[in-house]
Formats: sequence, structure tokens, C-alpha cells
Amino acid sequence: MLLSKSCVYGLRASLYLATRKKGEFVPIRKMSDKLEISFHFLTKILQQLTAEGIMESFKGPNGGIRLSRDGKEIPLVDIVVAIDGPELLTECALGLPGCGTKNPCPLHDKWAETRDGIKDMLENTTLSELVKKGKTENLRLTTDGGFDILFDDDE
Amino acid sequence: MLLSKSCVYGLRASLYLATRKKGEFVPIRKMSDKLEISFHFLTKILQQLTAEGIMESFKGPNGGIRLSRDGKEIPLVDIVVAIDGPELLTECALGLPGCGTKNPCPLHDKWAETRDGIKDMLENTTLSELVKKGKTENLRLTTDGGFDILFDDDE
DNA sequence: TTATTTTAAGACAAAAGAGTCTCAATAATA
DNA sequence: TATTATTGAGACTCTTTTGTCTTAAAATAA
Repeated sequence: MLLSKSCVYGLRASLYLATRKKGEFVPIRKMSDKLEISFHFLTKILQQLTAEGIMESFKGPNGGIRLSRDGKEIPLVDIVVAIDGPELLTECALGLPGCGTKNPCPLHDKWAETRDGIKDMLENTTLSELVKKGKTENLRLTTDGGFDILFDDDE
Repeated sequence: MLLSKSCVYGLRASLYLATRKKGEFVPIRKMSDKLEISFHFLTKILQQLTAEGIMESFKGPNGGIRLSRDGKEIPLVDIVVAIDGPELLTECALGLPGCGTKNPCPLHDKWAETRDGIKDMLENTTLSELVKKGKTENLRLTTDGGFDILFDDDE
């Protein structure tokens, strides 16, 4: 599996927040309902992302979570690295510590190239970009629903 | 982590076997020593690969494991799929079941492209190719040693 | 036939990932 | 001030992955 479940949930929640009005706090409970993710589990994941400064939280009524930056400025790699760490983008395909151009494994060159493909994609794709695509084509973020399930009923 | 530890160990063992003379059985104990992998754990992994027909085993004195085909004909993808399954090459980056061109997630197009990069690399890289490169440049398959540690003392 | 060398199979244990639950802290509001 | 709505922190459980151990089965050789 490329990304951990925590990371996937973190990405889905980030996309959710990127659909909201700038500055608006969204309660985790609402997100966990819409995205069909366990509330407590999602809470822990979002705590990581707020600790990393990607999101901001506010307690109490009208509180919740929001993105720290505009979604246009947040590439997927920020969320992936915050949750899964940088290993995916640096590690050896054969699991050898310190594998690099200086002391490579037989697969190093080929894998480095492939890995850069993943890195480029994550660095050059932003939340806003995916939200825009999602909205336009009504793409899904859950097993069942379309992108529109993210919006409130009065929208 | 892209590949499971089992898969990584399976790849290293496959590379080891691809350095041996065609038809020769190598005891698992010898491989586990050279590759610094737990004997019992490696045994279980190789059982999967023999079950998949990628390797053949023979019990008793002078027994061991060998590749079923010549290393030239074995692409890495065969070993990866045998151990980790085909999910890596098919699954959705956001973990949505049935994500595809027909019912995609917002990341589907970009991820499908990246995923194909991984697939192409694994399909177009063979054991022999890596062994050749490893031998020529004395690349490592363990934390410490070079490729030469795979060879017997009398070679 | 008996002992030895090897893989096969499966029980078991340890560690990591995934998920749940409870209680504390903070903020708003009645 | 008391109540309610929210996140924060941490203990806890369940599942999967990783790793160990024991015993059985097969093949060879003494």
C-alpha cells in the first residue's frame, strides 16, 4: 500500500476543508459524518496535521478545524509527509539504509526515477486543483457519494 | 512504504538465486545467512514464491530452492505481485473501492499515470539485469556487504 | 534401517497500524 | 455560574505484519 490509511483519511479531510469558505472552522464530527470516517480516529489524524501547522483548530461552540493556508497553496506532498513521513520519497526499494548514488543497491537508479515520478505528482498537485476537478465532474470522496455530499444541504 | 518487508526480502532472495548456476538448489539457510534475513521468516516467504511457481524447492541433503525460470525472463513485478498482491498496481490513491475511469476519485487520473510508472519499471526490469549491474559495479544487497558477499568463498 | 539434512506447515509471540473510548481543557451561551 | 459544544491527550483494544519456534515430511547417505 502506497499511503497509510491515516494518510488517505488525512487527504480526504484536507480536500473537504478546501471546499469550505476561507477562515471557516468545520467541526470534526461533521467531517467524519460526511466522509464516513470514525470520529475519534479522524480527530487523531487532524491533530497531527494541526501540530504540523497545516491546519488550525479552535475549541468550543463554532469551533472546529480549518486549513492554515489557501488550498491553492497546499500540495498533496505536505499532507503525505506530515502523516506518513518523508520515507516514501527517499527510501530504498530494497529497504537498505543509506541507499543513494554513493552506495546504491542494484535497483537504486531505476527506483529513484520512479520515485521522482511520485514526488513530482504529489508536489505539483494542490488541494484546490483537485477540489475544482471534483466539483466540476462531481467525483467521489467516499465509497458511495459524489463530491456534492460534501456540501451542506442549504448550499 | 511501497513494498512490504516480506516483498523486499523476497526480491533480495530472488536476486541471490539469479546469481547461481542454472538448476542449482541453494539451501534457505545459506541464503538467510548471506542476506542477513531470519531463516524461518525467509522460509515462509519462499514458500509463497514456490506456491506461485516462481521458485522450485527440493527437500533433503543437496536440496534447497531455485528459480523456475531463467533470471532473464523474470521481471520484478512477478515477485512483487506474488507476495504483496496486485493492489499496488491497481488500487486508488484515496483508497476508494472500484475507483477507475468510470467512477473516479479526484486524484484518479494523476495517480493512474504515476502508478503506471511504477508498473512499467517493475515489468521492464528483470532479475538478470539487476544481477549483471550488481556484479559489474559490486552493488550491495545488505546493509554492509557488496554484491560479492553473495558468492561462495571458492568462487 | 537409522541418522542427517533439508523444506513444509502451523502454532505462537512481538510490534506496528488501525480504531475506540474516556476524561480533561477550552470557549460560547444561557 | 452552569451548561453545552468542541478539540486535546492518552489509555485501551483489535487486526495485520513481522518474526520465532516446534514438529512433521521427504530425501540422502552411512
